[in-house]
Amino acid sequence: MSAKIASFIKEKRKQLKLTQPELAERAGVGLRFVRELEQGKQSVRLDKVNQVLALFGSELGVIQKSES
Amino acid sequence: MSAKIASFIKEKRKQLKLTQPELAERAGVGLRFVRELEQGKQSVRLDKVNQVLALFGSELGVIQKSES
DNA sequence: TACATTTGTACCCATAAGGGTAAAAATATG
DNA sequence: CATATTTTTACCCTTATGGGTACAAATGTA
Repeated sequence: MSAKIASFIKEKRKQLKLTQPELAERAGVGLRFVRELEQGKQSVRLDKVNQVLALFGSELGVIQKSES
Repeated sequence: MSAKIASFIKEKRKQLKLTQPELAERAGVGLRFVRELEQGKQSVRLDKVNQVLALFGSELGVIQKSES
């Protein structure tokens, strides 16, 4: 599950010593979005997630579970 | 950019010899969603993307660009 | 303990995502 | 070539994302 994205973002944000409002501003997204994202809301928009991840030099990609 | 997700899905779908309507039905999403997804629309919902990827035994995850 | 800071929840509202469907365009097949 | 199949585009509509904001809850610190 991509709920991992939530914790990843929260962790990265704290690594950079940013508050949610600061992250929201820098990423160019709303504060509410950041909060919902870190709380694991699944029905968020892909582009917004990428906007936030871009701040960390990361991006969203497809991960294989087992299938070859 | 996660535009790669688009081509990934299209490729995987063809590997399984599925049409877009078939994929949509199996994934439990709308046909239009599948189409927009394969066309690289960025503002799609994360949960829907995962619904489709689940069919391939895949999931969305965070990819590191360079940052360690 | 009291206080400050950060995070979570709840509200209104505009915009658009996504479902359905139908028709046009593109692609595959004989 | 003609024909069948698949994909794309465009229209309707309902729902809810995401922005702003304010307040409550949680967390950290002295």
